[in-house]
Amino acid sequence: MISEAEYLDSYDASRFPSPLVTVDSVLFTLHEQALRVLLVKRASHPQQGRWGLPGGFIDMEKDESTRATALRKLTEKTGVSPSWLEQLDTFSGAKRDPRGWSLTIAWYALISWVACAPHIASVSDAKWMPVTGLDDIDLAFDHREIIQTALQRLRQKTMYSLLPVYCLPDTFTQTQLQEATEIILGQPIQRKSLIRRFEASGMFEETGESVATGARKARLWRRKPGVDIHLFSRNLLTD
Amino acid sequence: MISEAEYLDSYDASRFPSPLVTVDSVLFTLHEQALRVLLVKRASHPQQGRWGLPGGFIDMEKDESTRATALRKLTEKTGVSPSWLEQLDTFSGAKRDPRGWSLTIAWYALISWVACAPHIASVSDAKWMPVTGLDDIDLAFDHREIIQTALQRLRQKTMYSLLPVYCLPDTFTQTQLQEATEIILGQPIQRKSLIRRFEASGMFEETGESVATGARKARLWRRKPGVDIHLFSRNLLTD
DNA sequence: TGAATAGTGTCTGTCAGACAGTATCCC
DNA sequence: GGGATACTGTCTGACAGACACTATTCA
Repeated sequence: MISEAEYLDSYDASRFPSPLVTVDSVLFTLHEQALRVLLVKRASHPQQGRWGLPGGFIDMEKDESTRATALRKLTEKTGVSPSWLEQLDTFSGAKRDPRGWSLTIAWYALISWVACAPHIASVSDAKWMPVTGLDDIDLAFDHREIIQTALQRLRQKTMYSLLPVYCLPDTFTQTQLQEATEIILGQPIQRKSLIRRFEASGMFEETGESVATGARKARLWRRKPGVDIHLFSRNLLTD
Repeated sequence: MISEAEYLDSYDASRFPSPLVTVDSVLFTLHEQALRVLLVKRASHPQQGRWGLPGGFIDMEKDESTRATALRKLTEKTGVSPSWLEQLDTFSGAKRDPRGWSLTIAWYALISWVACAPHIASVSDAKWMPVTGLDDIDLAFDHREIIQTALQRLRQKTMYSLLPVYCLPDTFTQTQLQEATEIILGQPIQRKSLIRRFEASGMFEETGESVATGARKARLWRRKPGVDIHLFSRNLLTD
């Protein structure tokens, strides 16, 4: 019978084989009427040259948790923190990575296009891929499946929350939120239903400003600081 | 410039430090009007002797994925496969395990009490703990937080699905489902609302049998084989 | 027949869908 | 004023909440 202190003294983690652990994120944005995903060209093996999700290994010195890893990798690529970041799922198995049994903690994230467009534009190894064009390109590992899972989650959550605001700039109009929602869901929604939810959510406040996008000026809104996302008890588009 | 084959030939996973990876499950059941969680007495260090969640390391030879790890560990402890098993979240960080930077893939699962009661009763290192009594015991690592997260998820999903059926035996009455739902949610629900959902779900069929539990006999139902869980577009108990 | 449990009928309230209507802006 | 975009009013329908009602079983 040894004590816990003695046990820990003699413990050597490297004695046990462990899976290859990575953290990958599906970062969505909206641009030119399309929902887009950030893809990164893999600089090194394995699958060098293919497009894949931004991500990488945990830095056990720097990262407080895998959320920190996901954030670190995303800010490295985009220059900013995403407005939304939530754990999606993990994907694991012996066959998904040629190096051996592997495990990825997958996250999904949202950011406005304007917030990171300049940074992305300045690098050649990253691009915003419309989700409708994913079938045509060869993605690394099981990243296609991860993106599909993220898409489902994003669409599901859009039906019972106002999640798409996290794809918009800091200030935005109700029409922009409607358009964002419609692009994500892939179909028109009732403006009236959206506005009802917008008001009931208590998430937003007027900036006092308004913008003209052709005809009548539209009021600008922002997310109230410190207010969490509101989840509704009914879904949109239930048929 | 080396080829992918050359790269893989010379790749040695053990060169890189990696976090300690475990898989833990929160297995719920219902017994004696209480929602209970399976706890296991830790046989070895660290935290030897404390109660914790059933789980352990991935067996890279045997386990096809972390789902397989969760299933393997649960069947070792209970003798049966859970009726429901779904990924919950991952928990990670440098401080949650004294051995170093660690990561656990957490799952939550449901099983009927009758299906595994005999097996659990035969071992002394496992017990079904009512979730209301968790405050009084000293749990290993961050397992209390994991259980709380699982509870929230179970309650949330109970509001928009008939998830509690997976806590019932293969055949059950509508009243049993109502009781299960009420215990999980911690408050009474409208029987009529439950029955409406029960019928609309298309998940069940009558066995033709009925049982007497006092007065009028109640019809027995079972889940239709191969039919997936139905998700409703509204929640119960929205106030 | 009465007590207890199983199961149904039906009214109300809430909120999404639908769409017509009004307001504001620029030409 | 007309056309375009922003925003509101209000009816309908689906379904949860509430609860009274009927049905079946046993003592």
